[in-house]
Amino acid sequence: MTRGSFRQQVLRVREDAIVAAVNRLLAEKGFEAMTVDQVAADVGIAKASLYKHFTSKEELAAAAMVRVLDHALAFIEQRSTAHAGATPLQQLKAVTRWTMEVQLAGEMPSLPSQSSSLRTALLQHRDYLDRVMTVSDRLGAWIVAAQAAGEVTPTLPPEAVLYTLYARACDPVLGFLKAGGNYSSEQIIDIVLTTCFDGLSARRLADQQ
Amino acid sequence: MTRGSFRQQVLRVREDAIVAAVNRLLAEKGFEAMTVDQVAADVGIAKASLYKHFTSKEELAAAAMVRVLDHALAFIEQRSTAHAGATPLQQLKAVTRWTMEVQLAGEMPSLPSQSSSLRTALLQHRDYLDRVMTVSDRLGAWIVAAQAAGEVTPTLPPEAVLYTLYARACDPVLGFLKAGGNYSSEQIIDIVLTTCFDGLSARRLADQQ
DNA sequence: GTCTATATCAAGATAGAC
DNA sequence: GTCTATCTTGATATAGAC
Repeated sequence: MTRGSFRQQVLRVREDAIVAAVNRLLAEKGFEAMTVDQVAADVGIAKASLYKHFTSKEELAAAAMVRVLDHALAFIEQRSTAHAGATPLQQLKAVTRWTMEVQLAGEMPSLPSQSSSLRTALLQHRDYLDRVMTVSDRLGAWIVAAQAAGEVTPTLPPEAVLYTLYARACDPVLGFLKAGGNYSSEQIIDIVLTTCFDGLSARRLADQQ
Repeated sequence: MTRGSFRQQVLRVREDAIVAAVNRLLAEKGFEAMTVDQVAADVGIAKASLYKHFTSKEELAAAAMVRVLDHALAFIEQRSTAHAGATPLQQLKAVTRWTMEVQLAGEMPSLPSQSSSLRTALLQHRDYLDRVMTVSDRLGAWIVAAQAAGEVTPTLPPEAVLYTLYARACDPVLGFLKAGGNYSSEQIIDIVLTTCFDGLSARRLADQQ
């Protein structure tokens, strides 16, 4: 296991701290509202030092996205092995639940879905695109399998299902319900998970699994 | 019908043009990315003139929100009278479909759901809060009625249903599917409406209305 | 109320010493 | 690589003439 010299390890740890701070700030305020000064202050180093590690604010955000996507991929891997017997639908629900837990924990970076400087930067970021495609492939396989098994509505385009699950990671409903203060995090997740997979319309008892 | 002097009507028309431009820019780029210079250029007046009508960028956004909420309220009123025979669930679906149509038409202003200068400004904006509460009351009545009639899952908190419907107005899935280019606007709306009310999990034939 | 011109400031990014 | 100090830009908001 090659982990470089001691000096490199120190740098690695520092960069991890930076990305963790970026991750939290992105989750709390979003990309536009987050300032590089805040990141530097949060890590406890000078702003100029930040720019020795990351060349731009967009690079910072991209690193945070790579981090969370790696975590997602690790979760997917773990489900694939430790819960190999689960149905595809159960796997999809598990991943969706995980993303909601991350969001409620204040650790899900939220990016503007609309066009901005960040969007164009991310579309040229190989590490980021690579992770997005990998995660999408894994989820896509579960989606197709779930539809083949009759667990997920087969008439829905798989990409629509994929986008819908991605959207749950930044669903504002979670924050609204949390702000309301009437429900615990677990209850909130159960509620949103139910609306996502079972819909708002009432189902008959026989259909509730 | 008191509509003021001719001079006041001219001003009114100009302000309508301003708000319409703000509305479109907010839908296209969001609040942070929209600049007051763009608004002024779009309307064809000087930036300083804008500030004679609206005292801040936040006021501009609030005016756009009031506008779209008034449109929503008009739609709700029209459904209540012209389609008085519809079930509550049908009414909720109709309103949700309308919000999606507005978004796909590029006329739904999108605001940051997270804390920002805008959020605090909106929470002190009487006209805006008034509209939000009115719309929420109307939708809330339909939600409760739909649950009582067994059309909407009765175990869901009504506020969760309300938030879920509000969230559809800014659902990024619509934009993703449109960017994919594989589906028409009508198909996209049908897809998202289905996932919203019927969920991702497969339903039995008897449950599909 | 409309304009041109300008004040003001926040924030991304960099210079240069150590 | 880290720091302090500075540059630069873009954007909100305003001054003041007409």
